Amino acid sequence: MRRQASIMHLDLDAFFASVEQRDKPSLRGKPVVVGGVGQRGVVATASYEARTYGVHSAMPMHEARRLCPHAAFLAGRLGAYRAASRIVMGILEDLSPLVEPLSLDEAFVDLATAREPLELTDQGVVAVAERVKAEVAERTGGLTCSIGLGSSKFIAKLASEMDKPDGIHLVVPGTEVATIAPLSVRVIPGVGPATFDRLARLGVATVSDLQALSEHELIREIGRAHGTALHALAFARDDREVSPDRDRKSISVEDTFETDLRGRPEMVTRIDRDARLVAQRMKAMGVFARTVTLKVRLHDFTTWTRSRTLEGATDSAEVVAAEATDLLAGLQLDQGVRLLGVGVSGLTTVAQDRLFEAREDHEEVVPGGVDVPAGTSAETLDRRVPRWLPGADVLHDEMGPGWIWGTGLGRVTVRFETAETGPGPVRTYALGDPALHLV
DNA sequence: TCTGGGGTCCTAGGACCC
DNA sequence: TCTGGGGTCCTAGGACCC
Repeated sequence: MRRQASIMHLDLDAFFASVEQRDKPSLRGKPVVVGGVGQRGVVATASYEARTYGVHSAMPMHEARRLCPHAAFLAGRLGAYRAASRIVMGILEDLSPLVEPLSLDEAFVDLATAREPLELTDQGVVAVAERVKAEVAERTGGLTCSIGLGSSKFIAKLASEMDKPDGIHLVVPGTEVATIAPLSVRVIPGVGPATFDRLARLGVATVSDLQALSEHELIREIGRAHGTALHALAFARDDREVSPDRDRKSISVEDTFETDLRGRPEMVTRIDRDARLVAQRMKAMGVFARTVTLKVRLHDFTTWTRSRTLEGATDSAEVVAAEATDLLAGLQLDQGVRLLGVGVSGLTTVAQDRLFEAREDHEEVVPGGVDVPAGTSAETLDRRVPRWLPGADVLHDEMGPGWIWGTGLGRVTVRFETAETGPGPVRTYALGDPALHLV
């Protein structure tokens, strides 16, 4: 544990929804829900206005519609989120070389390694946070964020949740244990629903309850790694470093279908497509993989994974697809399949199977591949095929830029406005109108 | 009309080797 | 022809995070 609050955690407030409200003036101050707009979609981000109706992330979309039917339900625009994220990460990187993005909207910064020496006093770090917030707002067109400051990652992250949205919170060094003691054990990273239940059965509800357990007891109850980590965090002991570039361990693509798949041929088609997307990303990153994993979710939500490790590493879509298809062959799928996924792991930067492969790469390598930090929920929204989904950007030959308000009955309704215009007019067109283009 | 998609890390058992 | 540990690799599943 450091003696100064030299770790900063930044969290953009209701990120996806805020970007939408920035670019769609008619939605400012209104409930906005970004997520999967299909039958089986879930909420990625809800604006604070929508949260007052009980809408929150990971909630099934149909439930969000029930709770807040008048909200705007948007499919999301990954490109816009990525652009805003890049600006924010750039601001942080100007501050310190040690920036660890956790997703598009979150990052740790080590202020002790700042490029310009900083005054790491309580007032000093708060002043830095104020500067960062001002710069984020200015350079992103008004996005707000919450900043936490503390002596470790755990404490800094906790701090950022304590004054949200649009806040700065410092946990004064020396007060960490007193700060966390009365809180629920759920605030400790790594305590999810399952661990929470197990701890509850031991009579543990708060962090101070947890402190009363010996490390030995904890390990016996929840396992070696988890027990050791939790015992340390209960006393705010956390010496994890801010680490900017962590190597990616796996790449995967998966899809939940609007209706369950029943025919094997169609499943194989989906696997081929997913394998191609995985191979594209491998090629863009210059990596090869030794292990191929197939993921299958059945109608009743039973989830299976089947994996196979190859002799040598590959980046070939055909090889990945063939292995995944082979793994599918051994499964009982009569009840129907709601999800299929293809993943690779055991990544290396050298190919080992190339000598043995028939060397014909008739795959198109897509230039400028994806570059999304690990763990982001944004991939959900990325299929890189422009589609007429609610929220998508369009351009009309006469009306100029706008966004899709809704589609149906062969028509598309567009609102013409941008971040700069203020609320704009609504027009409806036939789908396929030559004057209207997806951007 | 329940329950996304992209990740990370851990555990446990079996195979295999020394 | 009984019984060792220790280590590594692989597979499957589960918890957790954003």
